Amino acid sequence: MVKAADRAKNPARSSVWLETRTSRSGGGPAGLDRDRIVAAAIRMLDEEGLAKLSMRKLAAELNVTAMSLYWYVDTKDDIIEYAVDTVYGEIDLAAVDAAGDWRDRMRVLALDYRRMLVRHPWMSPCAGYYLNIGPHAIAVGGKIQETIRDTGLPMDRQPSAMSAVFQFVYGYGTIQSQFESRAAQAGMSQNEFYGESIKAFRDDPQFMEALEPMTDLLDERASHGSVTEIWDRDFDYALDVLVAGIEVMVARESAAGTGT
Amino acid sequence: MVKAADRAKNPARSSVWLETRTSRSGGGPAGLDRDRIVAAAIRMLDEEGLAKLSMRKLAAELNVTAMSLYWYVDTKDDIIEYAVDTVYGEIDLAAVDAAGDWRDRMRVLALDYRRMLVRHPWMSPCAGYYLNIGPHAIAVGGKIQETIRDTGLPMDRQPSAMSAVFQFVYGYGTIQSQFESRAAQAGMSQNEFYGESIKAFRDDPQFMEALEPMTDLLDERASHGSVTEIWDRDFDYALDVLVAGIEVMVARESAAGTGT
DNA sequence: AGAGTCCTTGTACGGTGTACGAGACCTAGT
DNA sequence: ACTAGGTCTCGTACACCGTACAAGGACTCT
Repeated sequence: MVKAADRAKNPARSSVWLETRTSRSGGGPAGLDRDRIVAAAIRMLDEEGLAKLSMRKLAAELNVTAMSLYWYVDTKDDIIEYAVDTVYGEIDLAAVDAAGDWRDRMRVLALDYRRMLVRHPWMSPCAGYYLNIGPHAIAVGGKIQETIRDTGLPMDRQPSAMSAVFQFVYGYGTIQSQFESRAAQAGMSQNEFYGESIKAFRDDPQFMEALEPMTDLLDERASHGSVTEIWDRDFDYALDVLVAGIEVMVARESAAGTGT
Repeated sequence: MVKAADRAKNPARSSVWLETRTSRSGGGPAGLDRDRIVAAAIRMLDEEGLAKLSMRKLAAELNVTAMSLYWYVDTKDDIIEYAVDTVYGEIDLAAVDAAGDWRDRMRVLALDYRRMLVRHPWMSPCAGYYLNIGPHAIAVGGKIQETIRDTGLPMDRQPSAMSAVFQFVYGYGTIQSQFESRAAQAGMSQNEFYGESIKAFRDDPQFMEALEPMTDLLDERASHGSVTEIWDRDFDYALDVLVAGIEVMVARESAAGTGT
């Protein structure tokens, strides 16, 4: 029989989800449970960040020794992979179905996806690192696919359009959550942090050279409202661009299909 | 006077680039040098990945003790931040200028950016984690901005369009490099790895349910050519979508500008 | 009472980033 | 020539990390 530890040591093992899963539900004295472990991990990740999470601290949070966790999980990485998938589950897929046409549904999904990434700043690096093939991530993927299908694009173009939209959302969510958590870490409001960054740039001639064409814009933005509003407004407009682009491509494909 | 170590310990310190930099060029017996350290770090990161890089191993590579590195650098994180910026420097900005209109320039830049991310699989998580405000990253940002400016979009819309394009490139590069390095780690070709993943899905009823609408497509793709070609083709088409979207928005904005 | 299964723990190993202080070298000033 | 100070390297040490291993407690079944 292959032991759990051996499986985990296999360098070709790409994901927890590609293993035959054992439930190991917790009838033990500590009332432990993989769900409870993952939930605690998520809480700690949200509060302290990815770098600060350790098995010992996580165990302490659950009033247990570090090694107890290994009964439910093969490695620390597995906990994080479970956490990632659990957080994918926070995206409200029912709300997507409730929305109108594909444009609305895509918007609702994109907004909720981004909100999720920003709410959990550790998610972006993790989601970029692991194969996201847990049940919740797959469900989100399926919903994205469903949404794109209704655009009317030919099937072999749909994955490409999916990428255009949701890789953008991922990238955007990444830098936004990055920015926000840096600001929080520095103990500043987002507006303050933005202002300080601009000021630091302005003092450095090297930056000014490369960014010269941008400075007017940066100033204008700094004085123009809260940073949060700018994030929202830019995101919205980018989605407009994507919707418009898809519409054009649909028209083109159908024109090509009918022989011009 | 503020010592280097104290600066590094400051929790509000957001980036190496926001500090007054001391050059510390290496006239020492070991011929060390910050550039040499960073170059070695990049080589090791490319070969072994982010998780395997340690100060001791990096130092050994340079025939030096771990602590020697700290003369040139405050923390390990700083080395990585320098490495990230150095790799941004690999993007060929001159080639962008040589290309034709904004569509071509945007394409050239996007392709090279993606190539860079795929060539250095550790880049995506790192670029997502650090503020990318080193000189090379800023230069790339400036070039992106220059490119987008020529679309004719009003200035306050340009950052949004920049996001749409280059956050997409970042996201796309992230999953592609992720996929490729997983395949390599598993000792398979990309086609083999793709096939194995599909097979694993097919054996799991839970996956099949969520992905049911996609399976035909996945099969079609698996039989349709090399995975590498698919990556390229999808990326290209997504850029088409983005270009088309920007063109539409330009037309709309100018229509609105002239009062319809 | 004994055996077996499930869960938790203590201990220990080899690794990590890096603080601190002691040197080795070189260069400048007297 | 001799010293002083700056520049660079190293050895040691600390606290912490992920986790292998084996021993134990609790509970169930026979």
